[in-house]
Amino acid sequence: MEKTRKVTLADVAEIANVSPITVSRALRNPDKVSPDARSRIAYAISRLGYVPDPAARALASGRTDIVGVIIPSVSNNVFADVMRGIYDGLQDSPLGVQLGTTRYVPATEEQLIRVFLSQRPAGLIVAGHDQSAGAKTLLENAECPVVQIMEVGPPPIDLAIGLSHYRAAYAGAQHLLDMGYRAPAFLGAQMDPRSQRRLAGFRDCLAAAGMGGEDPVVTTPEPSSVTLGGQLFADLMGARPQTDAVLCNNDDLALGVLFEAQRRNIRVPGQMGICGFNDHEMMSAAEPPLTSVGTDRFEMGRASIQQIRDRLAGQGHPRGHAIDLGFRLVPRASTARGKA
Amino acid sequence: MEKTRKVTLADVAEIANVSPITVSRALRNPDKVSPDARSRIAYAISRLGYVPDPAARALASGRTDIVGVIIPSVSNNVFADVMRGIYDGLQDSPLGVQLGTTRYVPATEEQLIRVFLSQRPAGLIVAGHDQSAGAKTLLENAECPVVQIMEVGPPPIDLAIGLSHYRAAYAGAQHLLDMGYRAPAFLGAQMDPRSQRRLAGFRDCLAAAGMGGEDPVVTTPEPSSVTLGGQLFADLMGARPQTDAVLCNNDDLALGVLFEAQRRNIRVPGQMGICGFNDHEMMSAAEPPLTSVGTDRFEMGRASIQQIRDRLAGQGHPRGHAIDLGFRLVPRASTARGKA
DNA sequence: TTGACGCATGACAGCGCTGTCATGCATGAT
DNA sequence: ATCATGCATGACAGCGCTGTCATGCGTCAA
Repeated sequence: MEKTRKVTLADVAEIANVSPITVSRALRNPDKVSPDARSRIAYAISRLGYVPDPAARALASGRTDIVGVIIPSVSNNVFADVMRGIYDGLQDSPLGVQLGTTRYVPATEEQLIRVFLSQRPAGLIVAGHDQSAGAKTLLENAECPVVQIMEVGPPPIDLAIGLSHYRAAYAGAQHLLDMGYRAPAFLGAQMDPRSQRRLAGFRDCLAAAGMGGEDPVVTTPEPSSVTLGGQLFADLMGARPQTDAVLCNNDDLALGVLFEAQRRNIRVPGQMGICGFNDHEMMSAAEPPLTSVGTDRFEMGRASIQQIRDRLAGQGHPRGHAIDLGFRLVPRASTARGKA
Repeated sequence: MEKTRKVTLADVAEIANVSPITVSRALRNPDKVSPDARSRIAYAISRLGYVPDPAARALASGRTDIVGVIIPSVSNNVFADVMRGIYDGLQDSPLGVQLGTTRYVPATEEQLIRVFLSQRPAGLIVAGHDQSAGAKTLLENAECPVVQIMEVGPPPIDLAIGLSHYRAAYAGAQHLLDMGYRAPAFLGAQMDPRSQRRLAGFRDCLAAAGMGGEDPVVTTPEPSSVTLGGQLFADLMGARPQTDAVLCNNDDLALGVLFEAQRRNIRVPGQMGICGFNDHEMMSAAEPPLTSVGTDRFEMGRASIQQIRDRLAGQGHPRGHAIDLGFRLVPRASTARGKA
């Protein structure tokens, strides 16, 4: 009962009556091999159940078909949508994904980038543009496409796909003011750099409206959740009872606010306006439906892979190109004060 | 400006004044190298910024440090929790993850298993136990630990970690009956094999209670969502108005039911009991708080990695071992009829 | 007919690392 | 003093594949 030896290119070549190199070519550049040889090779491959060894290929060619994806955390459901987009974009491509999580620690991110780059990936996708100086240098010198997702703003290292979180939150805050709310507050969890910029957008909008005096903001570094939304809202109402609207850093916070408002018999939108962020599917299904600032997380993932595929095909955008996917304010009943 | 050549083991060896093989050993079995040599090597590595080439290592040793994870879809938020557990379990280990999605297509799953196995992974984690015959054969002959997660039931191929979805749903249905509901229904989306077994548990519970006549079930193959929960509930109430409770295949469906009930002024739990499945964090935060059959997705992921790590360390459970993580019924206001 | 050219194919070496076996040296028992 | 033992280290070959260059053959213009 000895171990079945691995099926190699050479085995296929022997059956197909060609040299190993021709089999290799048939796999990668079929048009450089005669149709006759190609069909014999195809037969041999299926008969033997041959699967190429990616390690050997990587070692010999100095490249892999792996795209490295570096995100802060898999718990954050924003990234779940992004990953969905990534896997969608991967359809019908030979590429695979290797995922790394930084846990919001810059040193971990830098180390992860170093490790991923040492594998000569086909591309690298990193979240945000707040990498450490060392990480930035590594990415600048990378020999593969690098896509910074989630956010656009400063000139990208290579490519960037995202939106301005500052502008999106500004628009959310402006919407609350436009609907007649006079004492809006900001609730934030998981205050990563993008959340910080959302907060800045909120603050600047209020300041522009001449409401810059106090700072009606309740935040926590804890990960966002529905439960936390309720708690933050309770804290807020304790500290600032006159609040008549909340801009939430995240949709699940907004949902938690809605439930807590129901518990306290606070009418939404009459006494309290609620606006979320991201426009997750559940927002339109809630009762009342919840206003949100919509972002296209799926497209961020899908497009980032597409950029990498385009680049590998010798096309695609040049270095320095940023794609702003924008945002869309989706007003719903939760901020329609008149209807209260 | 020529490309900086890759830093190799040999470069480190030269600086440290030892042979390449000793550096290799220092990296993998530090205790087999003298402390003196070890410290010289450590210095050389940090000075050169050396990172081992995993492809070369894989080719030479015939093993990789990659754990293959094969799940149906990344959109399903159940798997998001599992992935979180997996990454948690990976902490302080040299292992990495390669994720593949089957999109619920058995042939894709088999192909994915074949490809992953060809990379000689450190372990393989697959969702469920409904693999095709071909896939099963591949897994049985795999030379690495194989963990089937999500479900326990039939004897595992190697190891299994999960729960009985049949029993969990049976318990949920029984709870509805125990609380005095007399016309419970089942709502299901994304009817994968686990959902089918939950449905079977629901049906058998009703049959055991002498209510097996009709079949109050509304399902759809579409992915689960809050919106869909509302729609399925609307369909259900149209077709079977006497329904007084619903067992939902998934928590987001249950949330959708709650909102739809609110829209229709149906009192929960008085006129309608609602029970979800998985006990996602939001269930306790809802108003009223929603009953659910809790499962430990995080632990499934964490423990599956731990099993693989134990095996690699020469310990761990023997082949054929299954770990039933069970479930816990979490009764909340949404099924507390008396309080209505 | 001849030579230049393009196409399909092949030979060779080597990617960076590790498994296996061999070697040199200090130690302690005889 | 001699030899077996154990430890730290090293030499060698090769994992499976691909980059580079070379080869053989048929085709076409002159």
